[in-house]
Amino acid sequence: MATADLRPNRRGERTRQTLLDAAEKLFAEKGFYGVTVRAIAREADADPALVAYYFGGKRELFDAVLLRRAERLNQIRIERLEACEREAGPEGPSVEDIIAAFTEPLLDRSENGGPGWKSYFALIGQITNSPEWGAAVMSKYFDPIVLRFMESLRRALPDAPEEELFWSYHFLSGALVLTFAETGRVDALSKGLCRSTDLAAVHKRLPLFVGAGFRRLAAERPNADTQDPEAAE
Amino acid sequence: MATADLRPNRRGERTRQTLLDAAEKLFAEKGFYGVTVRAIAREADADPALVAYYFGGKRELFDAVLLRRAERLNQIRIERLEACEREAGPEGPSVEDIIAAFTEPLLDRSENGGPGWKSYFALIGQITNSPEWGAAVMSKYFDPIVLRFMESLRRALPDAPEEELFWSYHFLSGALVLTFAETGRVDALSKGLCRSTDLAAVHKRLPLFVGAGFRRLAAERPNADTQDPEAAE
DNA sequence: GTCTATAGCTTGATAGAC
DNA sequence: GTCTATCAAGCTATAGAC
Repeated sequence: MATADLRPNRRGERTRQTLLDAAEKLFAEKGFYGVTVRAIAREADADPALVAYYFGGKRELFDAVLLRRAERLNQIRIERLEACEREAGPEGPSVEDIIAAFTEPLLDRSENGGPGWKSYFALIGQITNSPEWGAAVMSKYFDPIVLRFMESLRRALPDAPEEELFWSYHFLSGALVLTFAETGRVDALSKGLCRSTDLAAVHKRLPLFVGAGFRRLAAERPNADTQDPEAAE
Repeated sequence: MATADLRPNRRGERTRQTLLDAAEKLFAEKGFYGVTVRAIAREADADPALVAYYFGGKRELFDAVLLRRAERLNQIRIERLEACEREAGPEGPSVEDIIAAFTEPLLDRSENGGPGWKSYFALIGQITNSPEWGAAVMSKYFDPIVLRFMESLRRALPDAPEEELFWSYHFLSGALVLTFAETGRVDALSKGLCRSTDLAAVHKRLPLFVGAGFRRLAAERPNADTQDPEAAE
């Protein structure tokens, strides 16, 4: 099969990317079903028929949007994680260091990568919490990197039961993807004191917050749930 | 204006509730745009025209779905929070107690309230992370109860800077609503060791995890960000 | 590679019979 | 209260001109 010509100034490749950009933006705002092929084409200043030409259909365009940045992102993240481990002393990086290595590339791309990355993460935030796409899509693109990260955490918390690590990651994941969504909820709630666009604020706090949570759950005895369950609740 | 007759066996009220149930289930699965009025009517075994008759239109039906349980839920939550404060010693409830009082009614309704409640929370999970509805809808229904909860936390952590409390709540909120979504992601990631339907597991861990996070951020000096920002990151 | 034109459905909403 | 019938609009997808 012929290799695709990805030179961005090739006429077709440019159009293809423009469609991806438009789709990324609109899917992030209103989800898969909230956007029409026509709206995407209008946003991209292209013809609706080109969606079929380049991607096959709407669903395939959606997949292409997700795939485009996932590869680059996972590459950045694995490098960041390895650097973190390399720079740590012989006892390895701390929980907080590992979490920062996990979240920082995402928050950094969202903040400094331009509007495309911002939309991409907002889309990830929606998909993660969707019963329809949540498990399949996220596992497909991100399970390998997450498991790599879990390995590192296992070394930093050698006494932590496995389940506690997975539940801790679950909580981390929820906190992180709500941040991506940048809905403005925290702005309204705090009457402007906190702004959901202020990713630097999250970057400063999330590793500390989540690190403390990991440590707390890691301190649980493995069989704590076999002890007499108290009446309360 | 005439008061609505809400006796559930009145012919019309029964139909209305059936439509709400069907809409709740389908909206939770595929979001607002992923569901058609016809699909809802089919699920409810009712006529599509009745959506307009009872609610005015699709959007109003969506709002009615959200409103229906929000009122009862907030009532349960305020009672639970007040009980928690009443039962605490003179120094007031701990952070963990307050967080348990905040999350327990939700996890309890999702687990023991039947499929309607389960769908409701899954829908909340999606809406929370949606740029389109996230701020407006959630603030409308839940800001008062959250602010009441924040008040209690402020007493438990008197030295905590306000921003730290709001960001901590943001992280809690993210962890909680991802739990509601029950996407099965943690099941795949942990190869079955953890199940996203196991809300008891979350109920046991979330207050500890989040409590530790609150305490960690509360310990930050208010002006920690005015100190020399290190080169790294 | 891009566009026009259009096929073939489905959509949300409503008018009006019962 | 419920249903049938139907509307205008919008949908995805595609065949084929350029």
